[in-house]
Amino acid sequence: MRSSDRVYVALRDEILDGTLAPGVPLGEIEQSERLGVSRTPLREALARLQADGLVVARGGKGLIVAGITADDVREIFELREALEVKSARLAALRRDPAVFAALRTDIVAAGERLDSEGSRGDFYREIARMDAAIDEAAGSPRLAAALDAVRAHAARIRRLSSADDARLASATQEHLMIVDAILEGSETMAAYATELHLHRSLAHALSTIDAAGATMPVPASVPNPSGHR
Amino acid sequence: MRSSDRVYVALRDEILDGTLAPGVPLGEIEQSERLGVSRTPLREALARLQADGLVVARGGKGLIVAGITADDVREIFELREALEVKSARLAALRRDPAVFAALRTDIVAAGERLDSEGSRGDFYREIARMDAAIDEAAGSPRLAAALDAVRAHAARIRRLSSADDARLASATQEHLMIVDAILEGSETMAAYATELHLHRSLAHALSTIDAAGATMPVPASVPNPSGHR
DNA sequence: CTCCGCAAGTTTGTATACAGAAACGTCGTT
DNA sequence: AACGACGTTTCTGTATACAAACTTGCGGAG
Repeated sequence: MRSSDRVYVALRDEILDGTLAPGVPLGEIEQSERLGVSRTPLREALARLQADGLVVARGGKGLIVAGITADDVREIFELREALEVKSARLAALRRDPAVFAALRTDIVAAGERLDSEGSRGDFYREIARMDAAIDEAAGSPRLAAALDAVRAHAARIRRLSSADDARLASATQEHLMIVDAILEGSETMAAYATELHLHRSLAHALSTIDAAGATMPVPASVPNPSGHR
Repeated sequence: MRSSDRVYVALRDEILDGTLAPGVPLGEIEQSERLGVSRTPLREALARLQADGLVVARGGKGLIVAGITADDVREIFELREALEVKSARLAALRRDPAVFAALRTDIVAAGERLDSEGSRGDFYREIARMDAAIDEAAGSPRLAAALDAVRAHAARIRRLSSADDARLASATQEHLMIVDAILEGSETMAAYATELHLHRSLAHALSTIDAAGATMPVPASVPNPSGHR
């Protein structure tokens, strides 16, 4: 395995789980020393992260971990909706019913375990499996790749908004609606169920983020990117 | 301007206009010498092209210009539809009527000039302006960036299918429908008009490509044993 | 006291050198 | 003559060295 891949995964994970907070400058020398590789593979990893939108260039002067503004949340959900709805539609057309029947059972089970301790990891894993199954059924690696990138941003946003048990229970029902629509082979219902779920997810995210006081701030140490004074 | 940017643009253009045909191997040394840069910026450019899907890795052995199979055409149009429809919807919601009124006039004019010689360049430029105006109105740089990448693939496909005057005249009408829907502010009509246009574009592309004998072949020397990318 | 300018230091961008791995050709053996 | 193994060669991946550009801090002038 190439070390640039390892570095990419390592940095991506750290950005997604918040270890590398928004606004943190990513100096090439500093990071390459920290991760134990030279600048060349590190630069490659940073380029990929920049393409993913997880890292942004501070005009002319270095790279920083991307912040998340309210506008970013809106954009990400708009883009995600376009892709998830399309994926769900295609999955409804091309799915293998057996796969989604099994998936449905697992999601119900994960939903029922939700009150017990430490079950959220299982729940999120089950949702991830469902996403993977939909992508697989949709039969478009390109679409899946685009969704993978945008879901990374969604995961960051979810990390900001605190999920309560009520929201998770509701999310379970919403996911079941999607699975059922795909199971039925109804393109239209799959689209509606997906839109519904994303609409509610966005509403929840916005409300809990606002409740927390503010969206993740733009890098505090970056007073003015445009040079106005 | 960074030389890696120049190299990226140069290679991208050559791939899009067919100078670099599908299946052509892109040796780092050979290309870096041809373009007059060292391997470092060239590698960066290749990495970006690979992320765009215009260049693919031949398992373990170098990079080649991506081919276009029938499945690729389907995938690209599915992805493009998802993004273009969303963009058109958002544009209908957020547009500046004055911009699209002016655009409508220009498209009509370009359409009427279509019979004259050498007017296709103007026509395609007008369409590109319209795409840019929609992206601008949609107000989502992320969506616009995703569309830019997928439109590059669409341009490659269009290069394969020969556009006749009848198709261009029809395309003009289809674009006018989209502009009118956005001008009206009707999200639903903008979505329908966009889907209609893409559906017809795909049908035309598939028919003319099939008529030409075959889709652009996958590099004949690439069995690609494992499905891994 | 403030503002402009210069210089030092740091950082990115590029080039090149080195090492490991894979493919191809050739030679030897059966 | 065919197959296998080994050596050569060329490639990618990584590291490091070099240069240019930008930032930053200090000093002097107004």
